[in-house]
Amino acid sequence: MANSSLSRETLLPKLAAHVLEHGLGGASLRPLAKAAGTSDRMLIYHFGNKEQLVADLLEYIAGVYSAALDMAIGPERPTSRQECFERILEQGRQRTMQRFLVLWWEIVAGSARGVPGYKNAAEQMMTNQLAWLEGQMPKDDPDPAGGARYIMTLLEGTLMLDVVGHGETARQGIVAGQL
Amino acid sequence: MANSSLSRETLLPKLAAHVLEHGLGGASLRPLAKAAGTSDRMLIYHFGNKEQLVADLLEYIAGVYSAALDMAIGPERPTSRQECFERILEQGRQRTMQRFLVLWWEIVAGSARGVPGYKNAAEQMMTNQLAWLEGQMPKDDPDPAGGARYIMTLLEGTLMLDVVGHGETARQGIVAGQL
DNA sequence: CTGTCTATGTAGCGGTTGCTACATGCAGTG
DNA sequence: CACTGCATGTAGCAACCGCTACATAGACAG
Repeated sequence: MANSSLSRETLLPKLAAHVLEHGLGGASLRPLAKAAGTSDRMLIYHFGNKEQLVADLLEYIAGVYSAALDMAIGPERPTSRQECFERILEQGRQRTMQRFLVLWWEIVAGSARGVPGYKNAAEQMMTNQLAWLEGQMPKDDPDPAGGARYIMTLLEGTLMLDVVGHGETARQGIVAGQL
Repeated sequence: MANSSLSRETLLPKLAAHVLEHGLGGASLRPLAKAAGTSDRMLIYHFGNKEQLVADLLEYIAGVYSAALDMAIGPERPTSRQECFERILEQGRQRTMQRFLVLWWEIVAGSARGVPGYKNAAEQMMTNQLAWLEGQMPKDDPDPAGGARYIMTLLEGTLMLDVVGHGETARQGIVAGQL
């Protein structure tokens, strides 16, 4: 079991970094391999084929995303749903999260199109985010589970509108809906 | 100006049909041309290059989408925001709209990634949808503009969660948020 | 030492990509 | 008729795609 210096496990972080930078769908073996310091020949050797590589990569990225969320838990909890919503939204605008978001929309698109592996990864990431969000809800919230789901729905809608240049539309909507 | 049988205008509907079926990013000239009854040679001839073809296609599809929305205006207006939301959501689950939705997520992803032309098309489609939605608001709504934006944010969040297998999450969120 | 297995490099295959060079027919114009 | 310009077919190019065949070097077992 003592693997050499280049195994699936040592390859995945570098592959993930490349994919976060350049996208998942357009990634082809040769650039991917170059980014990981190996050859396309070895990627196929380690992962079997490209589809399996993408599946493993998605699973790995989902794990990284969860870990990032875990680390993002601040000590103080928000005191209202409104504050909770805004705090998370602001966090999503940070540069490190932006790269995740760009990839996220690609995963959503693949999920909708039925590309193998995408929907599972998306669902897992969403489930983790939901659990994390529940832990972020105000302590005195009467219905943390429902509130988290409500905030998540608004949050994802806002992020999507943001991407297509309608961030202001979402902001006005949140005001009108009084969260 | 009397064009022959195959011009940009006559080509675009067939190209759009193919793209709605098979996706936009993965579409390459030869299958596209075959679907439109011509050759890759002629697609380049008419559109200049592929990037321009995609841009024109996106613009055309945005127009078709708007027209579809216009036709979807029923005679009766909903009597509450809740009913408005649910009626539109139900409409989005119809088969014809599903193909639009799959393409929509691809456009959102391209928009996030910065692919040329995608963001403009997405913004235009969203603007049209917003205007349409305002016209769908209950007559006695105290703030139709704000309400439409609120519903749209919830709607897009719900559609996204739907795609990644978390439709139930959104549904529970809407209940908890009391719309 | 000899065989076996794993990891890796080199080279290339058949296919697809966007795009182009070239020839040609056909419509209109003088 | 000759000329011009648009529309189109045929053929192909260089680059890239995922993937594979083959050789080989090293580690380890007997």
